[in-house]
Amino acid sequence: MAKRVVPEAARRRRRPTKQGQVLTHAHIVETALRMLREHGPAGLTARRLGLALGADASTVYRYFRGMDDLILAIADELFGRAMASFSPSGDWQADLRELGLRIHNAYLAHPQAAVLTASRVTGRPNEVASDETILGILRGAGFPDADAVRIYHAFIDQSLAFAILDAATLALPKAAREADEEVWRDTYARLPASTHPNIAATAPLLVARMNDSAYPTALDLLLASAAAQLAG
Amino acid sequence: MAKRVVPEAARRRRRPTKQGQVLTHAHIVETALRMLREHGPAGLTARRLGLALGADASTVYRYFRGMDDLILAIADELFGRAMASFSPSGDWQADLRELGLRIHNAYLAHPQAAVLTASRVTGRPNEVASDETILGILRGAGFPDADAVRIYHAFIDQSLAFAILDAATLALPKAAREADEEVWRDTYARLPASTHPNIAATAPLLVARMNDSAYPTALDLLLASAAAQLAG
DNA sequence: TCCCTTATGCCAACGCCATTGACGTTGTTG
DNA sequence: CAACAACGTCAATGGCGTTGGCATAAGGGA
Repeated sequence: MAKRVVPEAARRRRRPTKQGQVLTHAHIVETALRMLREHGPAGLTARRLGLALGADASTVYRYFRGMDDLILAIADELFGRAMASFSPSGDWQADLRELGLRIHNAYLAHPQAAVLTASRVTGRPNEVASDETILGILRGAGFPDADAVRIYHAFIDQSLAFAILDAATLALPKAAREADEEVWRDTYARLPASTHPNIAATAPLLVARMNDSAYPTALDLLLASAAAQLAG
Repeated sequence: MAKRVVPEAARRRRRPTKQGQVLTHAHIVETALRMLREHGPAGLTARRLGLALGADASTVYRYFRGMDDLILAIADELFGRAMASFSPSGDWQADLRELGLRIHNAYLAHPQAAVLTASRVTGRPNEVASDETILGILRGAGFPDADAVRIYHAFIDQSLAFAILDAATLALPKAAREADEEVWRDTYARLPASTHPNIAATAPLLVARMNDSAYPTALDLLLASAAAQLAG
């Protein structure tokens, strides 16, 4: 099977699409993000992406090995946006907090992408750069290498997983959110207080879940705990 | 459109499949879980499920509205297993810890299901029962209702989200894990130490990510923080 | 300037998927 | 024993990702 996908750097020749568009990896990722925003995770398909690009669906395969490859590229793009123009201040807690919030925000801006990429490890440049930066911050803070790794895994990995999952659940399309909420209300409303004495407290829980991000709180908590490990 | 799906309670008549199987919701969910374990998330399709059941694919639609409905049923089944025969001891921190670990374990046993259900809210009986139980524990511990809700959202929701995500990432099929690891090693090995001075520390990070669950640590941390809120 | 190579876009097709409506059949109820 | 409704199956629909073959245009070499 001949390789159909050529790395970005080697590309020199470009032919415009029948509709005059000139394609690039970046343009395709951008378009895919727009489609995700407008039509949800299920709305991103090769055919529709081709249509949105003014190209044939199969053209996408000249740029990405397949839809999964594209999805990982999207994830890495968001990491890249989060890391863009970040420079450490020297205060490691503040720096890690800043990075966590940046990643959270990047995914909040594209929650549909969060749904697709949660629990994925891309190994792509921007994610690697993020790992590199965070490890550097931890080591710069005085953690021995082994501790830096342990703390990264125990706290930072979790924090980032939270951030992405939080975005996925918090910012679903409004229609779905309301549908979910309706399901919940119906379900809870039917339950007799005799068997479910705590049902009354769930209404504000629903509201909180729909509207408040718990991530910043958890981030601070995890960072404080990491700091305690350094002190101890 | 006539409703094709009848609630479990109303079912009375059963006809065996051409191959002699008698179907139930429980049996279908069980079979789906087995398929997930054996063939991964993408291996669970209506057709293959029908085949595994010794029935036509469309038969599944007599029991579930669609594949998504089935997936939510799977999620609720795992919640049910986690909550099975749980009874609070009266020590609220120990009880919440126990519940967190139970849910974590239930999803660890079916990581493929975790991949499918992460970031979903089912509103189904077992999940509702879990909410009910947890709220009861918090209120029983002396938290006013508003605090119970806030703590639930800030700590418990995150803990459970991470339990599921942790299962999803930690226990992927071995092949995929090794593939991922290989990708990572390749990626990192290529990076010059000049631009990535912390690369050396990533090898143990990979090992930790692949093998160690960070969830119990995070769970304790979140619970300790909740306890501090009660004291303060 | 012209040609040749090759990346690229397009077309058509494959096999898979979820889902549905119609139909026959079976178990249950009265 | 008759009528009904639930159930399983069949066949079909429209969509999906993906691929091989083909036409074509861009860029380099002469």
